[in-house]
Amino acid sequence: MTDTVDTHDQLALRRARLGALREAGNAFPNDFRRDTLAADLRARFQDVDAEALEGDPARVRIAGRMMTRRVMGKASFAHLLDGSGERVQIYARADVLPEGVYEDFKRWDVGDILGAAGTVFRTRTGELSVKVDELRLLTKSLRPLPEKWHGLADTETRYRQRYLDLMMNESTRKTFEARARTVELVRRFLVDRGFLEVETPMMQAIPGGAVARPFVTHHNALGMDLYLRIAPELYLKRLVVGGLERVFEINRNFRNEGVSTQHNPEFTMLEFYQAYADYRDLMDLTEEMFRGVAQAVAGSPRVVYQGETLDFGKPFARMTVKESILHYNPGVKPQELESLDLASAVAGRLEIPVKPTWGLGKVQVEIFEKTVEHRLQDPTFVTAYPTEVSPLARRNDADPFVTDRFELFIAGREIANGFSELNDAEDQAERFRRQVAERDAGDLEAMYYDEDYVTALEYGLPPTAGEGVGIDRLVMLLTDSPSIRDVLLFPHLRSKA
RNA sequence: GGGCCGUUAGCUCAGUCGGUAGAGCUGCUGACUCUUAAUCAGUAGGUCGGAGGUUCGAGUCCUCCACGGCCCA
Repeated sequence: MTDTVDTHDQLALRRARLGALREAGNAFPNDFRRDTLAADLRARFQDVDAEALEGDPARVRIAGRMMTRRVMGKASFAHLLDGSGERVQIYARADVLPEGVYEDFKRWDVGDILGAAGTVFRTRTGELSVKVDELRLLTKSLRPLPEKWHGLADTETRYRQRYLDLMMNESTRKTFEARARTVELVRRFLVDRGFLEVETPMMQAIPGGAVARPFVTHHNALGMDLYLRIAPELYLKRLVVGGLERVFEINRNFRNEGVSTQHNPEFTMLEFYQAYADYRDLMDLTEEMFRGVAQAVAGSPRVVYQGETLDFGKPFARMTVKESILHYNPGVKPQELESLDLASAVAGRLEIPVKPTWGLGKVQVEIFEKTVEHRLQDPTFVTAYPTEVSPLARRNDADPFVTDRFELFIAGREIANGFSELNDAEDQAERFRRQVAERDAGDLEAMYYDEDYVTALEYGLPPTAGEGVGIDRLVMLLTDSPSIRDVLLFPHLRSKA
């Protein structure tokens, strides 16, 4: 067999070995059943000493990918990695296995998937192991694994071939387990409070609910363009109109924008809506939810992110947009934020290119984003966003220049955005008209007029508050991941030529 | 879109001043019945991301392109 194959070509050699397996019978059997995972084995026997194991031998059936292999003549050790994320060492001996099996084993490769059965014992150095008397090759691996000691380091390969990353890097597996746990906790938190989980359209005739550029697709039979949703917001509020007074959705949004360590074209958003509540209720709810999730996922309310400690345990700071600007810009006087001319002058000093279409509210928010946002480390609610930049939020009763809205910032990034909903259909219609005017003036991110949504509002949306939470960014914080790609199993990359 | 950095064996990485390609792991052959980065001996393995250019000579210098990373917009 090997003399007809280039032995330096590992792929060809393994293909030849697979060919021999095909000759010998079924090369891809699916009749082996296991009864124990590596983690179960550890949990069950970690406190049992060698003598006790010998006196009362336990039989186990395990299966997994062979990650290491040490052949020493007529005895060998190997580690099998299974779905529990842990490894079990197996001890194979020629005189314990059935005739010929040990010789077969010596022709198997690291990366192959094996099934093994035998008795649990401890080696001289104390490692829990299985002395196998049954050993089978279940799946031949044709490609060599990355290097056993350094593992897989190449970032591009880790993203493009995530399965290798998951196999070789335990921290990657842990990150995605933490992601799943985060989503699970958020879901349970909301369900426990009477929220109903729903699914709304991913393909929308009018992309609404956020300020962003959409992806366009086409429906052939209907002969119409559709947009991948940039947010589920307007559909969820239609459901509240319909009497589903507490709803949420955890699902993908799509935004046709740049790719960065903070942005992926598709990302996961939690949105939830609660009738008979306002934005302050949601700030309280969010604080409770984040505190609980941080404790459960990171193990502490104090989360270390990229060397900085983020404290989810203490009450989250709350300040208005204007207060935060004044706090972080001691040279700016309060009056300078009260007129378009003066605020534009401040923006100019900060080298913000002010566009002629901007009103005072937009200028304030630009100043905020440039000078405040990145400095908000510990969880901080920023409130009172200008109405101008909040086309779906309810105006503040005392100051209609701003809305009853907040954004939550952690580690300098926007993590959540919530507000008391605008439920005045006529005001909403007017806000849509202003958005359309901005779109006509060249702003590709401005909203479309959604007549059907206005109609829904005309039936009456109860006083409601709603919020969106960026799940990917939350998971980044909880797993100390510097890039959004580290918390997406298959992040967007250009296709290789 | 701009700047900087990277791309060399299956993997992890060296490669000096421009002088004809290196290591470890992996693989292959052999030895070895408690190893765990097993050990020991021997050995194979390269379109140096791609295309052009400069040069007697390019992994190395220049240009363009592709992909990736970080920062900025």
